[in-house]
This record gives sequence, structure tokens and C-alpha cells, in this order.
Amino acid sequence: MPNPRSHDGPTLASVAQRAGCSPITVSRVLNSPEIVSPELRERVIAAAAELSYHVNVAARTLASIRTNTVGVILPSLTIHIFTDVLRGIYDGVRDTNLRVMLGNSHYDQNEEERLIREFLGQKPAAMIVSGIEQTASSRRMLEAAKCPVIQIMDLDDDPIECIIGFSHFDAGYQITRHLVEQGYRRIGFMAGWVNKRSLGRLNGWRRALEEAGIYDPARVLADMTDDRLIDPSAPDDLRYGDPSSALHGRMMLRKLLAVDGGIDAVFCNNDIFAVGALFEAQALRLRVPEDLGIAGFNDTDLVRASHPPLSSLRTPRYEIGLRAAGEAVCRLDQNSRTPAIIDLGIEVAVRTSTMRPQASG
Amino acid sequence: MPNPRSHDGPTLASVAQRAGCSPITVSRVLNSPEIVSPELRERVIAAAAELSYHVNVAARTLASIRTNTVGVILPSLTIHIFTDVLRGIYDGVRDTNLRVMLGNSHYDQNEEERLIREFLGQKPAAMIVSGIEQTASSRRMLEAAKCPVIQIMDLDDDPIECIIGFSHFDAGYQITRHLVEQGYRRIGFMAGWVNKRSLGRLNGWRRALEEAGIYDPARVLADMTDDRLIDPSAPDDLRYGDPSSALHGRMMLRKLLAVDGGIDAVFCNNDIFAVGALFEAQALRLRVPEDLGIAGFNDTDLVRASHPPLSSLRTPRYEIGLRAAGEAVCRLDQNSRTPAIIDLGIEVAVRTSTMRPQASG
DNA sequence: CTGTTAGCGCTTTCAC
DNA sequence: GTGAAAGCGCTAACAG
Repeated sequence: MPNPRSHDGPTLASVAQRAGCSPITVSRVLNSPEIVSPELRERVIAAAAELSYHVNVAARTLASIRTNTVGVILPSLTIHIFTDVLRGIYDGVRDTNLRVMLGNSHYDQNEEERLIREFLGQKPAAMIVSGIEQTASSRRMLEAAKCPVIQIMDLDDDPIECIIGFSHFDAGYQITRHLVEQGYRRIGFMAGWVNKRSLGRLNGWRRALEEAGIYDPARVLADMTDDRLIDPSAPDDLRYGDPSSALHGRMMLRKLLAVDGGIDAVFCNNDIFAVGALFEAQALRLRVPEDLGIAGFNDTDLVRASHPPLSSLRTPRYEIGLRAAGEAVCRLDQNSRTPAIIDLGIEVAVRTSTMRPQASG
Repeated sequence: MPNPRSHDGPTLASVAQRAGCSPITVSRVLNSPEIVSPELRERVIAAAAELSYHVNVAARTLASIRTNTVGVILPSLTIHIFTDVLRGIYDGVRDTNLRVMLGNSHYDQNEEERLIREFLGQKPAAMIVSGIEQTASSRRMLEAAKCPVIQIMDLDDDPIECIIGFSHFDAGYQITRHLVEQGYRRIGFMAGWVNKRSLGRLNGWRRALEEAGIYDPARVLADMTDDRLIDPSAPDDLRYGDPSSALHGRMMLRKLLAVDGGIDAVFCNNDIFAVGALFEAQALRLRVPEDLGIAGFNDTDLVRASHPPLSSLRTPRYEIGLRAAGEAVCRLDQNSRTPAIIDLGIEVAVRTSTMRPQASG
């Protein structure tokens, strides 16, 4: 007489019965096959296959101390930078027994805190969170968590445990240095709204200009937190979905030129803005790179294909995801929680859009 | 003496003890508050808050028949069309007790089958899968599944249960009709590689041209399955990550023009291709829309910002995700498995890139 | 409306 | 190398 609460599939016990052993042996074959005698092991594997047995994850989780779920919390599921990271994470756990539990914080620290609390409640195998801007309470929870915690996309002296990313300051500095070396002198910066990481880039931009003695604070367009609504006629999901829009880039270039018509180059906080700026330059009949140098950020596919191709700063997005998953796996294996700061580096990708004909600056 | 196997947090029992009632009452407050007397309920809620109690999902899952996890399997986590869908799904379950378990099939039906098997093994509350091209075995499993199954992104006479999408044939037909009405006569089609849905668009394109008596099979560039490698110098993750690249779009326009230099308009299988085609047209000094009309597909932010703005076909990606989640919730609530074919419709977004000056065709 | 009883399927601990 | 017993935290069923 079957129990109505029972799920229908085969259980450990039924496999055991068929293999002629006890349930615990089946469990061992599943979890540490090497400690079971080869002969018995084969029998169990055969029995499991015949029944097409599949573990009940909930039961396993309940009975064991730890789950095999890694919690991943990202600020956006649409912005290409994070979709690349996510792909890396998924690829990184592909051949392990780990699962991904994904949360979208919508760039909201309180939402992030809520998700962290919820995920931690499920005793994840590891946690991967984005950036270092967690609320105090989030940080406390993460520090108290009894699992590896990986922060990504940034670098910090004082990570919760392990942080994997690159220096946004260096990134901003290097791409701006490149512009300076090309002879551009009135170099603007455009960002939609500025989080900790964008601010790092902005500071790098500023430093490079200060060193060259050509810094002018008027040439920055950032912190437009209230200005994220970009196209009133757009459908809601597009209007609010992604604060990094090409239209926004066009608008910002226009504003920048209104402030200083003599701006000769612009560093855009992401490639989409840069492409927007390029389109605006075309509309204004500004020649790129002669009249205006344009540099993007992230080095996505788009900027390699534009006309002219845009210089950008290559960021190791996919690698960060992959490595984050790898670190989680490795920390789990070794049961270590060694602090680590992993800099995956960056690279300036120089293309036509910033190759200024060598007239005098 | 604490049990070493026990997880540290408070349990139902501890909340019950504090509230001075039995565990099952606490469980009821959590699951169907309305059947508990207000007074007791308040006490329980207070006790739970004081202990900062959080349910153990594994235990709940094990003890109940069904989980609150909806399995979502998407062919890509980077292509914008699916990231929009995913965002819709996440938003759709936001205020429910449902969780998302996400799988990436990498456009591989066998991988999809593997994921379906794995997810189904966990008795999900519902399944959301993309398209109607599942393997026979996948289809069988899904039909046998005792949970709502939602297919998305397409329409089909014979869905497993519920399908939410739009007609790709109509989409291709309508945008091509628009081009014909604008007076374009030699209209090409470009697609990187063709799945069932792209093929629908292609057939719509073909039909519209046949009706106008201007169909020429030479003007299609598709099924380039072996040609997805677009930029040998690109880093691996970018090279293989996303088959929809702007560079690919540039290359395809060039090929199309090589086949027929007189092509006067092109329908691109996605907006990224369309932007690539636009850049290539600029490089070739073709005027858009005078010399070449360009239409994209999906109506993403990018094509509204280009110069000139590109016509495209608006697809309800976000809405599909939202609705899929909604249907799952509703089917769960009503315990119904009524077949449904839900067409969320499309719309031609007409912009400058296809507004042909009214000379004679 | 509330409580009692009995598991859900697995793994841990400790014997053998 | 293998097994027996116990229990993870919760909820279904039924009783009161």
C-alpha cells in the first residue's frame, strides 16, 4: 500500500533491495564509491541504472550538513557584463556536483541583503556576490556564514574572504593614459550613474588627466541617478530595465559638448554608451577619431564591429565567473577559507576610434 | 546537548516552544495563516521574528509533495532575448514563494534533455522551457511530469500543455511587408544559423516576397552553422559565447552584396546583426535608407539609438517571461493543466532606416 | 481552530 | 568493508 505522501520514483531503499544490500551502501556508492568493494559497487550501480534512480536532493540536503548549492547574487541579469560573469560561473560548475541558485538584486542593496539572508538560510555550499558595497548587515551575515564567500568584479584590501576582479582605478587610468598619449587634451568622462566601481574608473580617469595637467572637472558627466529614464516612449521593461542604454550615451555626449564644445575625446563608462556616443558623433558630423576620440569599457563584441571600431578596455568578465566558481570548488575541496585577492587584470584594446592623426595636440 | 548534525538556526519546534503552541501551528501560520486564530498567529509571528527564524527549505520539500522551485531551461544566458525573458520570469515570481532553478542548455538539445531529467528529478513546482524543439525523450518526460509545463518563445498547435510566444512567421512576414510597402524590391535576409524560430521568420520573409512577386532565393544568408566563428583574434569566451555578433552582421551584409550587388534592403535576424549591417553600410558609403533599407529584429534599445535609427520588430520578450511565471503560478493555484496557446503579439517599429524616399521602386 | 502521530529519503554515528 | 539505528526539520492525515 503506497504512502500517498511519498514521491513516486525509486528510493535508495529500493535500489538497495534490488542490489541486495543495505541503503547505506547505496549511499556510499553515490558519495564515496572508493570505499565500497568493486563487486558490490557494480551491483549497486547496475541496480540504480535499471531503476533509473535519481537522488532526492531535498532528503540529501536535510540529512547532511551542507548542500551542493552555490548562491549567486548579481545586480542585473541583463547587463552584458553580468551575463558574461554568469556564463562563466555556470561553465565553472558544469562538471561538478554543484548547482547554482541565482538572485537578482536589481542594484538594490536592501534587496541584496534580503537575498543573502534567504540564501544563507539554505546553508549554501558557497556564496558568490558582486562588489564590495554590501550593507553592514549583509557583510556581517556573510562573515558569519560557514561557507566560502567569493566577492567578484572588484578588488579590495579587506575582502570578506576571497575577492576576484580587477582594479577599476587602473582601468580608468590606463585607457585615459592611452587617450593622452594619442594627443587628446580635452578628455571627457561619461557615466550614467556611478556605483563604487564606476567611481574607481572615474578616479583613474581623473588621475591620468591630473598627471598630464589637463584635468577639468567640468568634463565629467556622472551620478545622474535621477536621470535614468531615457526614452519616455519606450515600453516599461526597456525603459527601466537597463540603465546602460545607447540612447543615454547619445544624450550624454550631447550634454558634454554643450558644457564644453571643445572636448576632443571621451571615455565612456561602458561600450553601449560608447556606441551611442559614436552614433551621436555621426549625427553631429564629427569625425572619429579626428574630431573626437571615443573609448568604451568592457571590450564587448559590438565595439569591434563598429565603424570605426572603438577602442575599449578589455575586462575579464567571463574569467571572473569561471574563476569564482573554481575558487568555490577548490575551497570546498580543501575546506580552506584562506583570504585571497585575485587580480585578473585588464588590457587596453586600441582601435581606430582613438588613433589620432599625429598633428600637434 | 546539541546534536552535531543539526544546523544551528532556530527550528519550527523552537518557535513553537517560544510561542507556547505546537510545531504544526507554526507551520500553519507560515503556510496558511488564515486558518489560525489571529491571536495565536500574532504570537507565532512575534516568536519567529524574535528568533529570526527561517524555514528550512529542504525539510519542507522533503515533507511536502511538491517543491516551490520552478525549473527554467534557456538556450543561452547571454543573448539579450533570453536575458529579457529571464528578467521577466524573475519579476514574475518575485512576490510569490516560488524560486527559480536555472539551466543553460547552450542551444544543445541533449544538454537540454540532461537538464530536464535532472530538474524533473527534483519534482519542480513547474517547468519553463524554451521552444518546441525538444528531443522525443525530453518531450516524453515533460508530458509525464506532474507539474505545469510552459513552453515559451514560439507558438505551436500541439504544445505539451501551455505555450507562450508569438508567431515567428508573422513576424518575418510583417517586417518584410513593411519593406515591400516602402518600395524596396531586392530584399535580402540574413541569419547566422537557423533554428526552428529563425526558420519561421525566414519563411515569413519568403512569403511576403512571393506575394509581391519579388522572391529570389539567392538573397538569403542563413544556416551558416559552420560559420559561427567570427573573429579569430577574439578571446575564446567572446568567440564562442554569442553567435549573434555585430561583426557577423557586417560580414553577412558583405557576402549578400557579393551575391547580388543590387540588393536594396535587408531584414536581419536580430538587432545586433542589423547594427553590424549598418556599420558595414557606413563603411561602404551606402546611404541608409536611400541605398539600403535595414530592418532588425527584437527592437532592442540599440536600434532606437543608432544613426539612423533602425526599424525593427518588437517582440514581447520580457512579457513572455512575466506571463510564463504568471501561468505557472496560476496553474499551481488552480491545480489546472488546461492546454493553452498564448500569442503575445508583435509590432513593427518603423524608423528612419526603412523610410525610403518615395521614388519609384 | 489546534494537537498528535508518523513519516518524507537520506546520511551520520557507531558497531561489527 | 558493511550494517543498524537514529534523526535532519518539516508537513499530511486524522482526531479532538
